[in-house]
Order: sequence, then structure tokens, then C-alpha cells
Amino acid sequence: MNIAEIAKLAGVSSAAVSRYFNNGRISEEKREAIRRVVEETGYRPSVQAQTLRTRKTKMIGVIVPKVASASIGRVVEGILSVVNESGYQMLLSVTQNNPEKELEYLSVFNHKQVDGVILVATIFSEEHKQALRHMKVPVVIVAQELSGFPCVYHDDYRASYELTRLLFEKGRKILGYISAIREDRAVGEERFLGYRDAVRDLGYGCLAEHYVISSFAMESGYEKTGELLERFGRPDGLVCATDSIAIGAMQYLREHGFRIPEDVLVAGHGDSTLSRVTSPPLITVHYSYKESGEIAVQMLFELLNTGETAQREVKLGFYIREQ
Amino acid sequence: MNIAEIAKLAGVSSAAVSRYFNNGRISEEKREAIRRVVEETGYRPSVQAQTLRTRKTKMIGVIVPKVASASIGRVVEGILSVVNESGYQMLLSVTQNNPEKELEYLSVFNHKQVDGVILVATIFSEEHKQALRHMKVPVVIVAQELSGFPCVYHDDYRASYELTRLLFEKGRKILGYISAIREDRAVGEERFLGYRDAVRDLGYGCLAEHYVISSFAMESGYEKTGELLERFGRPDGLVCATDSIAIGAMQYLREHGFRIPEDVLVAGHGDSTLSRVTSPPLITVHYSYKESGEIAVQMLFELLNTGETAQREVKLGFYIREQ
DNA sequence: TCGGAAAGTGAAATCGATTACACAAAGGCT
DNA sequence: AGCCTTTGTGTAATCGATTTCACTTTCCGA
Repeated sequence: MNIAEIAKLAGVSSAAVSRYFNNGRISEEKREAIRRVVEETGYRPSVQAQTLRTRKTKMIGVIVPKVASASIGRVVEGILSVVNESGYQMLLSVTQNNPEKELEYLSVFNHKQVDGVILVATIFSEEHKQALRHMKVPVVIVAQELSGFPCVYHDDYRASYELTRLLFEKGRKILGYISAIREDRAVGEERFLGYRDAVRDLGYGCLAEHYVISSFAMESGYEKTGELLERFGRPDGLVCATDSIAIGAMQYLREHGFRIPEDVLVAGHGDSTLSRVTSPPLITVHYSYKESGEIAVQMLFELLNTGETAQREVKLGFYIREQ
Repeated sequence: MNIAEIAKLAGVSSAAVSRYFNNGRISEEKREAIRRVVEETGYRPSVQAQTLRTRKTKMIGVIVPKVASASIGRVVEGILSVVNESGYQMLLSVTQNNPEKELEYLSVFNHKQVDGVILVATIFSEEHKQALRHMKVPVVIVAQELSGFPCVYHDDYRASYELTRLLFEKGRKILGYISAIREDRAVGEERFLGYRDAVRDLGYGCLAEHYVISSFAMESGYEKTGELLERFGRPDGLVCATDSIAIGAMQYLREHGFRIPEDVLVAGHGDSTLSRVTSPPLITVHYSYKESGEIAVQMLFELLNTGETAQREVKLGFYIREQ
């Protein structure tokens, strides 16, 4: 069932049928005739033929490091809610934290597979920037600032600074920090710097150098807490780059006889469901992940329609959640 | 840059170029000439033109109720790992538990948007079955048994039966159950029935009717636990349809002076990360979600290639996790 | 009443691939 | 040598839409 058959049934030309679907000029009688035939046959124009002709795929590509993650899941949900409302489709690829796959998918999407790309990023190599510069379709970056590119991200630095300040305000004197890998700019680097600067500014005598580096797994948080204590002694406050790490830390501490929060106050980032179920609940930072996905799509659509975004960078707020 | 230009540059016909990319018969010299031109120009055939001509989109559609969920996230990750390895792409839609959207997306995918569909299902109305029967592209159903359709699911009934048996074996006498909505066949109905039958078979005098129905949210688990206690008195063992519900229940119990596990033993389903961070850890059932996604794609590919699956239904195993 | 603008229409070109068909050349077999 | 298969090749049709172009008709204002 193609446009020509519909045209014949309705007694019009295929151009008329095309105009019917694309709000072109068409007389009332023909419109009605076509409407009737379309209804009877259940005809729908072929998406692939339209795509071939118009060079618009009505799809956007999304690249994420993984999908079974609370924060990224929420970003994806935000993206999807806007995308589907607009009659677009979402093509999803996960890199499993493999930078090469990231480049590969960028290249695949670049080859006319999609109208635009949203990249939920963690790490940027020179190669990444090269690849991004050579993209023929617009790209919006989420979760990371990259100057010169449209991006939407959170103020991880200030969040971490404020979180650390809160621990000092609660009377803690000796802090420790468990970082994520520093190559991850937002989660690794920015959050660490926020912590470090807060300690330098507010922590009389407390050393910002008392930190270890963990992977994203809870188990790693557990392990690295042991390492932290061994190398730098016992803190009375512990800031962790993510909630998962913080939960691992809490478990280690509890198993080794520390009372929480009396002996050690533990804080994380992300406001994950996890953070609410521990007792006591973790002190954590809430980021609006879903919103960041929604905004990213809106920016992308703007780029698609006008060729540029008014707002090239969007920095989103946060709040600290206690209890 | 299209196939004709490449053909001209290489001094061959466009048919030869097409054969070059599709393993058609072609002489060694022409193959080499084309290879060189392709390399120099970076040419890649247009996916949309290929799709229009061959009627193969190399995309599969996936419909899920939500994506920011631990179990579904893992299913999606499993799907994606196989899909991307095979040079296919995944089109993802979330229904937000809205059955109408589910039908809508089925219809969209049915219209030649994708080669096949994977439906991560919760509820089946008559309309759903109708829609599924009228699909022109193959569909594989995940997380739910639907006879007559290819599906991959877990043995929720037996898992729940064994879990309940375990509580009895641990000496518990008076159990309670917090169910999910019964319309959800696997999570709501099957798990409840497994519990009920275990209680009837093994629980001398214990009443299977002591249950309440909760939504999937942790908060609802909290609330409904209060209702359960109020209506049916104090149990010494509590089985919950999901880990989230169980966590909510645990919080309620603890806040109301119950010791866990001494006074009440709490069990859930899903082996979520959540279940590991509570103290004591939840007793829970591990389902292989990622694997179910992988198997679903394999079944779909088989359907795509041969027109039928050897194994139309796959029932996956489980194990109970204590501590 | 006339002229130009606007509305409506269909034929045909176009997007960029795949593939049926016709045919030539080469190879293998009696 | 003669015949049949296999291999290699290009031309042209095809997939199913959109859109340019040329043209007719209608409308509106002076």
C-alpha cells in the first residue's frame, strides 16, 4: 500500500496525497476524499521513503556509558519523555565505559542515521573533542561542561564545596575523601576540587590530601575506606564522590566498630534511592537528572530548528538532602 | 557522495560497488579499485536508501514500562549488548505504565519502523493480545508468559514458593504478604500464588489471606505494612513482592519497635542493590534480568532469520540470596 | 474590466541504494 | 571441439515518498 495506490483510490495525484499529509495547499473536496481513503485503508506514509527524500530521520541518537544506573536511567527517562512527545524516536547506545565505543557510536550516528545526538559523557580525550568537532549533526553534551559545545550539567564543584562546609558546620574536624577516577571531570575532578577548596578555606589544619580513589562500585568504596583509614588515620567525617561509594564506606565503618553518625559522619552525591534506606540515611546531594535530560533534548531541537541555541550552556542547581 | 560517484571514480558500475559491499561476485581488480576509492572518500552507503530498497531496517524496537528501574535497566542492558554486537540499533520507548502508550508504540513499530520488537510487559489486556496478534513484525515478550507468543520469563511462582518455604524452615509460624497489583501477572499474580500455595502446603494454621496490596514505590510498602499489621496482627515473617516494597516494610517495622530479624524476618524479590545495603540484608530472590534481555534478542534474531523459533518459551531459573 | 497574486493541480525528477535481467567470457567436462 | 556451468559485468527498474515546475483557475483590488 503506497502513495500511488491511495492517490488512485481517491481519484487524485500522488502529489495531492503528499500535500494532504504535509499541510500543503489542497482543496476541501480532495482533502475529504483522501481522508476517507486513508481511513479505510489505514495507510501511513513509509518513514524510510520520507527519510530518503527529506533527509530528516526524526530520530535522535543517545550515547550513555551504561543504562542500569540510577542517575543515567533518570537522564534517559527525561530525554525520552520529551523525544516521544515530539514524534521523534530515540536510538540508544551504551558504551560500557569504553571510550572507543563512544567514538564508534558517534561516527555511526554522524552518518545520517539520526538528526542529532545527545552524549551523556564522563571522560573527554583529545580524540573525543576531535570527533565532536567533526560531527555533521548537532550534539548536546550532558553531565559535563565542554566549552564551545552546547551542554547541560550540574555544578558539581559547588555542590561538593557546600557539602563539605556542612560537615564542618556540624562540628566535624578531620575529614577524609573518597574520590572517583579523576579522568571523569564532573564526578571525579570537580567534586574533588570542591571538597579540597572547602577544606582549605574552612578546615583549620585539616589536610585536603587525605583522600583515596575508588571505582564506582560499592565494593570498591568498602575497600578503599580501609585504605584511607590505614594511610591517614581515623576521620570524623567522610565525603564520597557518589552514594554507592558512600554506602560501601558506611558498611566498612560499621563492620569495624565505628558508630554512624556519632564517630563518623558520611556524605555522598546523587540522592539515590540507596541513600534513603540506610540507617541513618546518608547525607547526600540531589541533582535534577531527569530535568537535565529534558533540557538537553530541548536544546537539541532548538539547534535542529534554528541552527543555533540561544543558551549554549546550562548549569543546573542542586540541593543537599539530610535525613 | 553516493554510490554513482564512487562507481565513476573507481571506473566501474554502481552495481559493482553495491556488490562490493554485499559480498557479491566481483573480480579482484575491481574489488581493489573500489576499496581504494572507498577508503579515500570515506564513503558509506546510505542506510535509509538501503532500508527503502531492502525493507530491512536493522533496528529493533524495545518497549519498556520505565527505564530508571534496576530490573528493567538490566534487561535493557542485556538487550543492548547483543543488539549492538550484531550491527543492529535499538529504538527505545517507555510507556510509563500507560497501557495505551504501549499499544501506540506497538502500532508505530509495526509500521515498518523496525524489523522486530521486544516487549517488556507487565499487564495484558484483551486489546494487547489483539494488537500482538496483528503485528506484522515478530515480537518477543520479556518478563511475562503469554502462551502462543515467543517469550522469556522467570519462574516467579516457584521462586515465591521456595522463598516462603525458607521462612517456614527458619522457624517462622505466622507470615504476612505484601503484594503488587494483581493485574501484573508475574510480579503481582504469580508471586502471590506461590506464596499462597506454600502457606497452604506448609504453614499449619497460617492463613494465606493475610495480605495487602501495595504499589511499586517504597513509600507504599511502608504504608501498607501498617495496614497489614492493623488488619491481621503481628507476623513473625513478611514476604514482599519486590525488594522496594520490602525495604519500605522494614523501615516501618523498625520505626515501630520491631527487631529485624529477631521479631520479623523480611524477604523480597529482585536482588536489587538496595537489598544488600540494609542491615540486616534482605532475604531476596535473584533473577537473571540481563540474561533474559540477551536471550530475548537471540530469539528475535532467530525469528528474523528462519521465520520461527525452535524454543518458543524460555523459563529462566533463580536462586535465593540470604545475607 | 483588467492585471497580478494566490490557490490548486499533476507530471516527472529526485533521494541512493539493490537486484533482475541480459549477456560475455572463462572454465570444466565429455 | 562443442556444450554447459560458473563468474563477472553493466543497464535499468524499483523501493515510496517529496518537491519543482508549469500550468490553470480563482480571487481581489484599482
